[in-house]
Amino acid sequence: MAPSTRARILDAALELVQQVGFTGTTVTAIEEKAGLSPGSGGFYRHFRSKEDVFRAAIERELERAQRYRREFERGAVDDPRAALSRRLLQQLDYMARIRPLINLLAREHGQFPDLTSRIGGILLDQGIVEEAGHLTRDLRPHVDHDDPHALLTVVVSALTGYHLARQFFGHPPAEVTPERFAATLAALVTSPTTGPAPCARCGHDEQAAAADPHGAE
Amino acid sequence: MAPSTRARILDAALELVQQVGFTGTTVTAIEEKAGLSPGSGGFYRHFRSKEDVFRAAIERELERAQRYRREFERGAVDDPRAALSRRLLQQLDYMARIRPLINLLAREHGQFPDLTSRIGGILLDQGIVEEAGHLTRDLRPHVDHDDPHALLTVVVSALTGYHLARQFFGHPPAEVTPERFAATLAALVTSPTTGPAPCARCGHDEQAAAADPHGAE
DNA sequence: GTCTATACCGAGATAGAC
DNA sequence: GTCTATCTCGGTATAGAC
Repeated sequence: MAPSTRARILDAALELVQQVGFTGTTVTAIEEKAGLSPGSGGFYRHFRSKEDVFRAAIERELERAQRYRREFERGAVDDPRAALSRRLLQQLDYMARIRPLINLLAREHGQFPDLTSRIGGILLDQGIVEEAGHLTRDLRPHVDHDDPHALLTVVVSALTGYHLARQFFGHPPAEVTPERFAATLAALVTSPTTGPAPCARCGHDEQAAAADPHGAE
Repeated sequence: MAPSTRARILDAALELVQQVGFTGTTVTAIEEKAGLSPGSGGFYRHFRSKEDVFRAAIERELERAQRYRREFERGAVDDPRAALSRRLLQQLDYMARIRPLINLLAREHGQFPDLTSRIGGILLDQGIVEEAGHLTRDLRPHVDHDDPHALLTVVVSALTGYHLARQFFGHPPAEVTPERFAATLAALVTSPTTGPAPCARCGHDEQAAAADPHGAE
């Protein structure tokens, strides 16, 4: 079925506002991109103002983002490092799909504080908090850390920074592919951070030894 | 000494363009903020156009950024993990000082491709490449990794993402302070990623054993 | 629902007095 | 070097015909 004029206007507005920002987007350009006669007020039969269509476009993207998130599949946790790597790639894919929201956040976060906190709330609360649960539940035995909140912040920051750097410059930093990036980050997270693991041959636990120098070992 | 009118115009333009973007900034507003009569063309005695002052402001920030980078002090590498943590905090501080450039990159990267690649070149080439040298030289014995480029990308992405999240939302993600963030990231990087370290008691090297199952060990 | 035509305003930029 | 005054253009939004 052909998209309605209203939907075409939303599409046009969303694309333009990402390219040239809110103030840089003109109603005339929206009309032209949506197949209406540029300069005619045809736009105003569907939206009351430019800010109106801007907010409507963001609401539509927020609903899409929540649908995407529900599609996340949780694979079996075989090798925890490989599972985490797959999970991180999924996260990068998710960020690519909600690119418009991230773009708008990066561009207009100073102009529309209410939308900023709304987007932030949905992305952070429903994304990060949920991910925190996953990390602590599924990877607990393999990922032992004394500050799980900070660990999660590092992971989320790395994903965010990698995504945005690609966005800004058009190519990944140092030309590192998403697969290499995810594998490296997963390897970091699934390694012991507070000391070496117990020895595979003799069972000596350096970490426990350091914590209890006069232990019964 | 009192700043010249030209400098005041540059200050005003830089601040406004970060708040409301290039198209959102009006020459009238720049004049008013710079202490000139708003609406008068006083601005045009100092710059030929709005784009002209925009580019001049960015050039000034780029020079400042290069000065900041030269001020980086390289402390003694005592404990490698603590040294890296200090270094990461320095990097966050640096990003805070070049905030205007990062803001403009996030905001106008689609509008001025030449400036985007110029800023990216200076920040990446002179920052990241230099940092790569530091990491591999000073931390080599303690940070052993099979893909140092990817490792550096993860570190830089994490710093970038943390900085930008603070910027966008006005507070750090999950309220994790820069100190906790740097300590956590440093701990991740200075841990073995490809396997446990040689055992402190019996000297068994699990990593070497895995690579050479029939070794002379 | 879409068009033509237009009112209105604000922004970029210039001319010329002081 | 800064001002007043002004030109011109483009953008938002509306009125009313079809």
